[in-house]
Amino acid sequence: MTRVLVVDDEPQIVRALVINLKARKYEVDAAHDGASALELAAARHPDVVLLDLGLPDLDGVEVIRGLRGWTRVPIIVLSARHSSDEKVEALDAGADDYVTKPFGMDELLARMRAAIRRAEPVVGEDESTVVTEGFTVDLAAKKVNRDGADVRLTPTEWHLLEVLVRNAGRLVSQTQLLQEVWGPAYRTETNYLRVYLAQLRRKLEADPSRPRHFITEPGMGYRFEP
Amino acid sequence: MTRVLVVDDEPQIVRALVINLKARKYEVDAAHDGASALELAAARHPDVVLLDLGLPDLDGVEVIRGLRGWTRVPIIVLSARHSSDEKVEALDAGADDYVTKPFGMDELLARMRAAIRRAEPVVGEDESTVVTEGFTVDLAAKKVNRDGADVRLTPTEWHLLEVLVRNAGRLVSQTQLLQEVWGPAYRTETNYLRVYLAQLRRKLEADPSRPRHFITEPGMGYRFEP
DNA sequence: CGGCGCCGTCAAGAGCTCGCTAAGACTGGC
DNA sequence: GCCAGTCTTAGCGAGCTCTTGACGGCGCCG
Repeated sequence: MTRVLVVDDEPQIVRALVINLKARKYEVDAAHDGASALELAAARHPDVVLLDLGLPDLDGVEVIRGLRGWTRVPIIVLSARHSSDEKVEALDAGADDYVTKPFGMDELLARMRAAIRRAEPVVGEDESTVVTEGFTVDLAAKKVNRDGADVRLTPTEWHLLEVLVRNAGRLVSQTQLLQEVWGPAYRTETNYLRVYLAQLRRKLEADPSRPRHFITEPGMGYRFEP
Repeated sequence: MTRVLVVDDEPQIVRALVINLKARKYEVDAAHDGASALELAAARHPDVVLLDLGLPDLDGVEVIRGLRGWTRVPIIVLSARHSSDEKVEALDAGADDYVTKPFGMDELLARMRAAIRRAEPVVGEDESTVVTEGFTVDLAAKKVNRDGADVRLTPTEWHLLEVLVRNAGRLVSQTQLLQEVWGPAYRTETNYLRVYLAQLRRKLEADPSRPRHFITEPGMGYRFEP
């Protein structure tokens, strides 16, 4: 499911956007200021960001720079200001598109689709394969190879593996894993993690009872070691 | 040097754009109708296309489709029409941005920079024919050959095949396939995929019940293996 | 030493997705 | 207005995945 981060300080606009997006089967997060926008973007990894420029705490352009520091997620700026300078500044700071209010929902959705479509292939081109002694993970092709043969993973297994591999070497908390793979409502279902970690280890570890790559940090979370 | 293709049938607009772009050290080609636009794009491989929708010969959307058949070059549409439908249609056909006339040159340049910046990490590829043990796909000629004879595909079958072949080896999600072949409104009609994948397999696989090239990844999508 | 929390393992039913088929709706050409 | 080819839609069985609960082992702490 495609995830959208809506950033705007006017509640009624946020509400309108959220309702429209959810009706079209997007998953939506909302932030009402720049700080929480950056936080949410880091936590949820949205596929596209809709950003209002007139935020109470940070200048909108600062938010763009903050995001561009670590991600290429498409950013579509929503703004009431028509001034050409504003547009140029936002676009050069790293925004992908600039829509002036008031805008038609159809147009915004089309621009979102265009932005997401463009971003898709890019996702796959940044160091997309991870290699360990026992197996190889190709994030772009969504393939796992072990001893020359492809390993079949179920969607949930793959999703879990993806999150761990993207954070290779780092500890990922149980809450974070559950939230990314199963969604915010499952943050306490640690059962799932135990079951699926076991399956991943069975499929990928040389000795599943002695994991070398999928390491448990008791009481904290899991870590993938290349 | 960055190369720009300007497509517009009004000479004075073309002249204004050409002068402005050349002053900023862009290399500029110009076309005044759709046919020569497609020709020039193929011959010169521009880094970005500025496309007016009101052309004398082809509909602008046709030009977009023509380009998208073989390239991902950024396309910025310039149009005097403000209608939301036009924008949606152009964007969904594959345009990257839509600017309504009259526009500020600064803004257009900023949007060009944004479009080019996004396109940068493109890795060169132009393999227009793909060969497998059982059959051959010629993307440029839109032909499929099997055992020496051409295979007839319906438009929808071809479109689906094209998307899969373009992403050879990579997994393509159901949502992505539906969106590319049938359009954004059909993202949940997984029925269509099942029907058309079956037809493709029947026409191209040696043993349709045991596909070797059109592989299903349950719950995730489909993958074409050369 | 005993209790408690956390983790790994197993198994089974529910629920979903896929492949397949076939018939109706639609389109463009004649 | 008819016809052939194409697209849309529906329903079914088979197979697989997800979910869920229960149990035992291990280490930590009182």
